[in-house]
Amino acid sequence: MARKSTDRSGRPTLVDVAKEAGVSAITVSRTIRSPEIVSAAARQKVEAAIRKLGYTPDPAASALASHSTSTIGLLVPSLTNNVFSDVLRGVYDGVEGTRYFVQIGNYRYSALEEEGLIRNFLSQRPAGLVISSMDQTPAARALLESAPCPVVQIMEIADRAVDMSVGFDQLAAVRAGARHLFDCGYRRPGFLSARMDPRAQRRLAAFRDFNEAAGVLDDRRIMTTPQPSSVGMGRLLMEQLLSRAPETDAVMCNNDDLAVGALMEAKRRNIPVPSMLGICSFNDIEMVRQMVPSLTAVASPRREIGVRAIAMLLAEIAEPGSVADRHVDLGYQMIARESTSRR
Amino acid sequence: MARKSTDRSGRPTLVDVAKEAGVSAITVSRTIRSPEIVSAAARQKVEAAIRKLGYTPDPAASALASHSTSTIGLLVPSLTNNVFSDVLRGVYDGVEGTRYFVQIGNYRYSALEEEGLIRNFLSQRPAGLVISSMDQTPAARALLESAPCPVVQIMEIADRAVDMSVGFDQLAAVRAGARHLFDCGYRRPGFLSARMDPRAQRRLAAFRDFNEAAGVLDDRRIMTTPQPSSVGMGRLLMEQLLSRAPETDAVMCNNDDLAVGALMEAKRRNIPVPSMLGICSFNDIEMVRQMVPSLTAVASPRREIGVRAIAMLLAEIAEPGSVADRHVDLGYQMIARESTSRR
DNA sequence: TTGAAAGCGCTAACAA
DNA sequence: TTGTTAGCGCTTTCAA
Repeated sequence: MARKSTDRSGRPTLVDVAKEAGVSAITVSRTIRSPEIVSAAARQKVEAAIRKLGYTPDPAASALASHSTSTIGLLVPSLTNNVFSDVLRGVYDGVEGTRYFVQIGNYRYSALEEEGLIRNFLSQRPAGLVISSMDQTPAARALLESAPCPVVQIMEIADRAVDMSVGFDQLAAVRAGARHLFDCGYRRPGFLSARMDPRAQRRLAAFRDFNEAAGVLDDRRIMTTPQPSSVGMGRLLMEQLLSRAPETDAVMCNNDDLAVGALMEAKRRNIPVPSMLGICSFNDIEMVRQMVPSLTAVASPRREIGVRAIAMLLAEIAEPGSVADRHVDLGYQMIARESTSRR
Repeated sequence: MARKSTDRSGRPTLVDVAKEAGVSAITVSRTIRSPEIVSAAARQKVEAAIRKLGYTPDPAASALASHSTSTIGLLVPSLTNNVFSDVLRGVYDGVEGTRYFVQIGNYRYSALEEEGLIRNFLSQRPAGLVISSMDQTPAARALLESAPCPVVQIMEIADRAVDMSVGFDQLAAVRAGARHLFDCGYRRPGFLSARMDPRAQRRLAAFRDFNEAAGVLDDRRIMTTPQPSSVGMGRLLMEQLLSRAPETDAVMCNNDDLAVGALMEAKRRNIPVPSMLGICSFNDIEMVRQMVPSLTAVASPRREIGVRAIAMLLAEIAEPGSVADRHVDLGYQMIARESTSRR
């Protein structure tokens, strides 16, 4: 008997705090969650007791009783991709100082794994979900549509978002890059892309469309691979491109890694950039502008996407339906640097 | 009344499954957690019922009743640092397919924030903890020492680890780099380091010790900054180094970003690498070997550290005290490439 | 503004 | 091998 409260693991409970403060357990609970509805006198007694006992709430008990946790689930397709490490940073900056935690799920560019992770997250009663794709399986979409928590889809702007979304117009961004190459006078542009997930496919399509309209499309200059993106892959694709289409005078790279690789391969072959070869990158991680020559890039607002996604989620958690702008376009930037400045 | 089970959110509970299968709740619980101790007949009925109802266990209830979760806490000092993104990848590869989840805490190179995160994680009854540093506050150390779960400290090998550790000998690794520069004939080596956390300080000390013994130390050639590491910072430090000590004929960089930056700065100034300037990097992320010229580096087993840390944790969770090698040295590799090959 | 009672959905401990 | 009983530590009613 008497194995009530302060016994197991010596950790104090709400009841211990209540006894110490001479109030009921629920008053302690309220003092923690919404201090404003508790009288100042009670609050002070409770706060003193909490401090004295070193009380920390048990999130499991809270989750069980309230049917919700402080966990925000974040689904990303990859952990190695630099793009997502910036988004991640934004997300963590966004939850900093709040009572929320982020749990990352990596679905490795597999829609099926993504579906499993969504199911899994949902069973944990998350406070909210951030999802990096628009291309779920029908089952996954159905799960999200009936999710008991807010959901933000990130990276793209799209009408097909389930609940909220924040990103930028990926296709317009690619077109801006293609147009930039054209405007710089390059007339035999190529395209390099790894990891051909649906988003990469769409970007390639946008590149083709623009160049076709401009009368400079040649599919021989489009080099892709399903393998992951890396600097080494950029070198390899560049090498293949140049052997297949030696006339190529510019490349649009679907990713910063590839662009750096393309630059290195050009350097190895003593092909002068930008005079003989123009290079335009996509995303614009820090290293890109430090290259010599510095690389022109279409910059994506990766960190901001993360920060904003969390802000939207938190607002919606605090007051469901309160977020007015449910689909936010953060824009992109065309940043011209040395790698395309022929004039 | 009758608001028992399948009502709130329509989600089925253990009791629903038990009724459907015609067994007791605890039998369902056992079927899920340790199927081998349940009769085949019961197991099949339960499994069918689970499938029929689409039952998913509630982790909060489980955590409350059992006093432990499936969460593995991972504390990292930074999310931008490439080094940790590889460790992260290893960690996620390690938990892949297990019932465990990873929750990342970013303490931003602050021992105080780290202490707060440890406290926070511990209040969530984690299954295990992975910590990226050896330099906790005394309070944080005390928390870890009395943690009710296994703890693995990663990156370094050190006798002062609280419970288990996996990493490599950081000081020997730096000495290997310094020796390599010396062996290549460089006699006026410099050192570049950003983010002077305790680990970076120790590596710098190792560099000084080696060069002092070799008779080639000059503190004017040591350039450091408390700011974060980046390619741009590498360029800046290199620039400062060259203007302060123009005689410098080699640099050991405390981080891959810095080494790439140093290479770019050399390129901009038309300083030939490796003939006039040798460069040795530390960690060896993919991009390093794709540079032109390729960069010599001391390679750290980052992904392996993550994988191994999880393996040790899981083994220890499954059977406390079962991990025999509690302090694992995964070694480093000195990889000579073009950036130091003068001969 | 405060409290009492009744669970949330699961598992530990014991008994059969 | 299976079941019964009694909570885990909190929050949700509802009442005062």
